[in-house]
Amino acid sequence: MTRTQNTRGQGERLRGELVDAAFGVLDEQGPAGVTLRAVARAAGVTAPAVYRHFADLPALLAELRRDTFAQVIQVTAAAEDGLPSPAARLLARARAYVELGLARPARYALIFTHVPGSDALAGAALDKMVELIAACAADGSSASADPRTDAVHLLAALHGVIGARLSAPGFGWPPLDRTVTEITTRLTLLRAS
Amino acid sequence: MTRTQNTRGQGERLRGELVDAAFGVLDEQGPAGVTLRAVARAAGVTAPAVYRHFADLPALLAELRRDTFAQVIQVTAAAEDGLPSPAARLLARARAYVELGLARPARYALIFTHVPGSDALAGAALDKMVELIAACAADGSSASADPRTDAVHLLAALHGVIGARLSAPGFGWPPLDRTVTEITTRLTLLRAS
DNA sequence: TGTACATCAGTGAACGCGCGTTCACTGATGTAC
DNA sequence: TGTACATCAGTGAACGCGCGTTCACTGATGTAC
Repeated sequence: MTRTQNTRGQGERLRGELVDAAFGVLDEQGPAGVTLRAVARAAGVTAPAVYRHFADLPALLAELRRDTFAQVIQVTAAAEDGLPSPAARLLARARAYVELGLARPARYALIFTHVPGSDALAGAALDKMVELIAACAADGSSASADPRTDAVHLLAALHGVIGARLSAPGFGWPPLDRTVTEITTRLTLLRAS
Repeated sequence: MTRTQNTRGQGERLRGELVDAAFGVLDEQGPAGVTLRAVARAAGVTAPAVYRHFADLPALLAELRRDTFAQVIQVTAAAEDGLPSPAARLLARARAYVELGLARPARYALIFTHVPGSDALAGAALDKMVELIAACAADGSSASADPRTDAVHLLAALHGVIGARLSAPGFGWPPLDRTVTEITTRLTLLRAS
């Protein structure tokens, strides 16, 4: 826990360290473990030092939420990269979304603790899905007549898959890939092709 | 807050009052608000009095969880009562489940905080769904080839609908009835009939 | 019928804990003259 | 080139709070003789 104080002008560095430390605490202790003191402790700093960079604990949590949202956007976008058909991209995106939620449960749960400002990001994630389903409808791989509603239902369902699996890890779940493929295929009316 | 002490032999009455008070706190303050002291306060009793009836706070929470589970079982069973076809019963059950979750968010969330013992009850809820889907497959109203997997997917998806709606109440959700009907129909391969 | 006693259903005070937040401070580093 | 000073990045002690839990107790009620 020896930490040399940042030299003048480098004060902003602690901000990043606090965010990293907070993510560490979040992943290990869950959302309830993310207290101001715990974060300061994990960053190797005393509690009042946090106030230099964040107005209070909610402000820090809001930053974690925004960062996580950005990660989700980025990872799901990367997952569909290079895939030829919209149907393949849709399935890849759905899989990436669920896998991310299962891999980082606490972060995933955090972004669903509602806060103004993340709405815009959530909307962006939804829009991507809508576009893909519309593209599938256009090229005949989906029979969707209402891509937006189907996308909303799909995202809600995938959200449920993540939540259910996390809350009952011991249950004999079907293979994840089958679950995601089947739910996505059926809710967006993908054709067997 | 005047409360006359129960007379001898009536000590068990406080137990029920504590459970009622705890549900009240749960509904009003959310799961995090359910502290031993808050429950005692709501019941008009001092904190140590709780220990006469519950070993500790987790024991009280476990009771709330079991009670809530029983309510879910009972309400969803009642919803399908008197309906003729298995398809109608399936849809009614799905609707009742989602409506219950939305009406009592904190209780609903509580039963998904995993605890040994509620597994059996969860299994019972699932089995009912499996039976209904199998019945639909048998009478030709569903094309399901694997009722158990379809039931798991359906429950997970409905769970997601509840969670998503609760975490973003301001979003422009499609009408609830449409959502439930469409998700249920598609995931269990119900025919238009 | 009266009285001593046991039991029951709680109370009230106290404990140690971690929390968010405040305040005055310290010590290193850059800057002005 | 030297020195006084301002600033920056944090520290350390303290606060009041609600929490779970413990302990000795109190006062009403039933029971035994």
